[in-house]
Amino acid sequence: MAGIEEVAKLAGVSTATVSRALSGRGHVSPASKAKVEEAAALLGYVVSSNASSLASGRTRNVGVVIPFLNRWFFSSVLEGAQQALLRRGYDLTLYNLSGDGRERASVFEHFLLRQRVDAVIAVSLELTEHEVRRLHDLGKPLVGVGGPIPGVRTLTIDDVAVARLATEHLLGLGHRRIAHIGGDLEFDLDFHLPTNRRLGYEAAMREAGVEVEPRFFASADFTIRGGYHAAKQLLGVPHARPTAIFAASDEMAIGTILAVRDLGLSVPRDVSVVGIDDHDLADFFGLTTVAQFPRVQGEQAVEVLMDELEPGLRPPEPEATPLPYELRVRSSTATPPSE
Amino acid sequence: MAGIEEVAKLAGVSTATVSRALSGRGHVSPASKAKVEEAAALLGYVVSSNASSLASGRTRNVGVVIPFLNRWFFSSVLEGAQQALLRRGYDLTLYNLSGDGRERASVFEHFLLRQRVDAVIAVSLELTEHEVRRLHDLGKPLVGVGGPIPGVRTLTIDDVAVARLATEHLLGLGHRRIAHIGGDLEFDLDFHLPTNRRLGYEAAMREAGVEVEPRFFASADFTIRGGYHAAKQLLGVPHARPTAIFAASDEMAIGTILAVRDLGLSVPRDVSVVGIDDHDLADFFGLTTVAQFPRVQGEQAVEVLMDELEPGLRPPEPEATPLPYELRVRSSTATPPSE
DNA sequence: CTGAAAGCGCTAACAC
DNA sequence: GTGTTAGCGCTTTCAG
Repeated sequence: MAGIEEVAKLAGVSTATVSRALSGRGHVSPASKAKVEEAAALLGYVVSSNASSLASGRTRNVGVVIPFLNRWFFSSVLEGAQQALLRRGYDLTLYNLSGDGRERASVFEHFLLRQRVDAVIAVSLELTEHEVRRLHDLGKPLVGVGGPIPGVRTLTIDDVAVARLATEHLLGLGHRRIAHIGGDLEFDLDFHLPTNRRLGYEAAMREAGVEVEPRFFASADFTIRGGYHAAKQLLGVPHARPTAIFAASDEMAIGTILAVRDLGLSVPRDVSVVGIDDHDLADFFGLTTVAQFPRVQGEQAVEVLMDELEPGLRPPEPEATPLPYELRVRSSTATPPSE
Repeated sequence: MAGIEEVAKLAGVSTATVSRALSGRGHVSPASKAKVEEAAALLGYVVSSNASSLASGRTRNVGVVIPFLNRWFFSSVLEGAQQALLRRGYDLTLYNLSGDGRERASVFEHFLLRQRVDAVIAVSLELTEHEVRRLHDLGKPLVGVGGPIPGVRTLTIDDVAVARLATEHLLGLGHRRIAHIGGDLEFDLDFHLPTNRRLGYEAAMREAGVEVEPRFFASADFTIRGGYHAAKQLLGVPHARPTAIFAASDEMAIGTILAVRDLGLSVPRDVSVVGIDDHDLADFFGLTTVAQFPRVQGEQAVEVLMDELEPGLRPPEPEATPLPYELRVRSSTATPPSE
């Protein structure tokens, strides 16, 4: 393993110049820079990140803490973050907090304390005040994605507004008996998305002067299967069944579509269905949905961190940046049946 | 940030003893050990991984290189690896090679060369001989999951045998017109799974004395949508349409089920469908499939690495360890229609 | 079983 | 613009 000294010798300069030339910090004459780069390439030299980190205090590594890997939203955020980091020469250390809660403490032991990372991205995870403070004391920037963390810069869509938009779309089509499939309460612990989406739904209903009926609400676990069963429940009533269902996620909406079919009904003739996400499968199922852009959220989280890590000129943005979303009308929604 | 020195002072021992007590390397009297641990806890001390790595040459970090994050197989492997590593106090640095191939070179620059990791897990990625050698020269253990890498310990199911099993299941039910949805050729570049599964299918057919008809083959991209379109193609012929379809993945099999329904046919009455994976959704769709266990594959990959990283007593296993798989019969397969 | 001390390979003042 | 040099915080011989 060639070291910096050998490169310096070969290039005919000092190790300090090599370091400067290769890291871009401080000024180096173009001539020296060229020599250094040539020498480094020749020897296949690359800095030892450990030595560099130890000496500089920077690791060029950010930690991503995330509760699921196998769900569309989460893997998309992760993908976006990974790519943005890679582009900037940063590594991504992954902490998947699925499984028991014991892991969580362990993770904080691990990497907060081992100083492996320069910054942390917390996805849909509500950190305790203690955890936040601990990071803060260490001077590690922290940014949240998808779940508001008190006192922390967070990227998240406005769940209330998104749900309202979806509901208003159905109301606009003339629907009045609109049911909602929300998230199980357990999903509300760490990120209040289920509650917020339900609030948006109820607000839109009330504003339109439509009563919110408890029998038009069901909860599920954000999966296709969960949505399927919830929808069957909602549609099972013989009379005055809902003419539309707004599901809090596309996967549940897809489950709903499958349930409608299995009930011998047709989407959108008998029942309109709308979701949230614009999941990979939404287009395939012709699902009308409110799109959000998790990849972009991951990328943007990285950008925010970079502003703090490598201070540029951009003005710091407000604490909770609202993210874009967009209604995508496909073939799962239509005017209600005329009865 | 408390350092090792402060801990040593508080515990009344030398830094060397603190190091030994906390790392478990070398012998320390129980008494000292207790004192050190108490002092460390009191000060909230945790070793700096950089300093430790620099001095010891070990990073307690492994790199995982993986082409997709948003596919069931891959996120499951990742999850398994992550958990197994966490348990052992290792970090996982993620390198997602989706996107352009440029990234790939960059990744090798990054972490091979920055010596960030002690070992590498390559998931469904065929490394070049050069890449393998480079890692080897650096003394970094490398283990593959899901795609055979020449000269490298690899965990993978026997794709030929798995496909044969799925096909034999259909043959055993009396099917003769069995179509196969395989992977696009582009997927074959990095891991030969599509080809191998097709070979297994053909072998089973021939052994049963059934001719393999080209019109009974279609390829897709391993997605539900891809499977759907491929299945429509296969089932579109007016006469002598296949009575069974074996898809090379569950997602394609699910697409097939949806296509069958849309064609006004019924699974399994008109068409039997079998897949490979035992995807989360397989049970929901009543899909008969050959289950594989990607989480376990991820965990096992870690185990293999640990044997090399922290040599224990276990005998090294053969280069290509066959992994378990298992036919799970559900409601998507039945005897063929009697015509 | 424990301590002293020499680095691990780089970066960042500081001088020039 | 470039060289000199003192660490970064730990691990690990080597003595004892």
